[in-house]
Amino acid sequence: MEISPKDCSCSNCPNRWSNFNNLAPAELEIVCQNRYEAKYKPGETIFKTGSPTSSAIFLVSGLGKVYLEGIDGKNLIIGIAQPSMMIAGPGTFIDTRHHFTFTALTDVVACFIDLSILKGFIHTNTKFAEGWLIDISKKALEGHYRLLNLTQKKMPGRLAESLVYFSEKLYKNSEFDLPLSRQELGDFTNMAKESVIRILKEFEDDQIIEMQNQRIRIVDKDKLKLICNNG
Amino acid sequence: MEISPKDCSCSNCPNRWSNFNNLAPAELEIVCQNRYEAKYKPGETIFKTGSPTSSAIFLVSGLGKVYLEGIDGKNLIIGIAQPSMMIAGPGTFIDTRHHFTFTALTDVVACFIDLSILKGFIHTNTKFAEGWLIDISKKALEGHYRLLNLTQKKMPGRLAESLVYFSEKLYKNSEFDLPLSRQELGDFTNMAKESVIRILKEFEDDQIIEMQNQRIRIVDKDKLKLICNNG
DNA sequence: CACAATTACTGATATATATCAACCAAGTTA
DNA sequence: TAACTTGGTTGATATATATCAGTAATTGTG
Repeated sequence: MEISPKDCSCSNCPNRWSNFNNLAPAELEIVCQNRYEAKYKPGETIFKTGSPTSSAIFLVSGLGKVYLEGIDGKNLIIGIAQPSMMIAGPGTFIDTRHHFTFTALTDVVACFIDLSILKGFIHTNTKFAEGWLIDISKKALEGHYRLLNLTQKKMPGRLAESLVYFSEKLYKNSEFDLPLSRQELGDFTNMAKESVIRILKEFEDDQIIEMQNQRIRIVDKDKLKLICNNG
Repeated sequence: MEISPKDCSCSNCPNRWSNFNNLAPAELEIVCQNRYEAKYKPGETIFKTGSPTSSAIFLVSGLGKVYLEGIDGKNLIIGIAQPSMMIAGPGTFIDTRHHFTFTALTDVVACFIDLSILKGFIHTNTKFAEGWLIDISKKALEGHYRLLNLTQKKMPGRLAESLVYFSEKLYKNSEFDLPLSRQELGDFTNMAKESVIRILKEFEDDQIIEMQNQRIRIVDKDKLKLICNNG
């Protein structure tokens, strides 16, 4: 978990946070000069619930999982982190503590940027402040949608939603390797791992997906979306 | 639902949004001059999901419910609105559409303030912008807690949580009138109204609460909190 | 006040889903 | 290579919870 400065530039970064477009070149330069990279292997923790929020984190490459540590060690995955997202929880503006845990799902290169610098821009660049409000608002909106999914849909619907999410949002491909284990897929859809396995098998039997270990191919997207809706 | 200007002042309003403390007197005066009041009776809709967000809403008196309209007409109440809160959803910064429905639970006097004015202050008063970020962040944090509650606790735990919420947060009293019907209590805790009734009765039988229609008295708060934790 | 319309309540039943206890396959370590 | 671990899988069973079909109690209204 070595943290070391690196001299590539934020100004030509293809994965930079969209809100950085609101910064002036000089401001972006400040960000770039206060930037640190760290590498993680699958499963490694990037930060834990309760720890202090000193930096915002941006993935340069790889995927991470963001989850709440719940009751009796049962986790609830609230999101999959990918490059171009900012990972900094609500604690940033409240108690400077993390309110979720963030771990690597794949090999990850993460970029750390000091939060005091980013928070400082709120007072000097109002477009940036508004961009941050937009960013948080989008996450809140996704949260609403997710809350409805988890509380009002039955298991097949929740699982189908997550497959559609992986296919359309994360990989933009009808074929992909699941980034989550069966247990984690359960943590994501709020179901037991045994139920995940059984319902994935049902999808396979009904020729909605093909599956080989972590490899998934969505064969009948229409049927899958139908299950999303009434499930 | 008459909307009419009124000449009481925001500067001495006991229920004003805490973020208005960050405004200069002249700015607060602008707010005050662009303020409209409306009265609602219990059950009346203040705004609907999908409608345009033209104003932020602040309750002067009364209580409201904020809810998502879910599948098959099943609602999910995501919060109870009370004076001093700002009610303006994530749509404010995204698509200028409401993403939840807001209705009156009691007689309500609501204050409407034009969102373009409030959003304008983000660019002229950075403390105000930061205050808004803090406000949204607090709501996001509550959302996390709520998500865990709804997904990981069993019915008695969820119902106990809501009773503790009413007692400690909303009324600050061990005795109170439920602001929600049994059906709405179900919408709040994600359970069927019949289950709400049964479990309330269990609490009564176990002498944890006393109950007469909407009147609730919490007799054994320790036991109730115990149920919150392991339920 | 009487009537209608909600809302609250009750018991029987159905169902979704978790839990438990195995077993298997593949990779890892001794 | 054998023992171990880890994640995946399966079937049997338990349980939480919803649904349905009524009845009773409140509340609103002409």
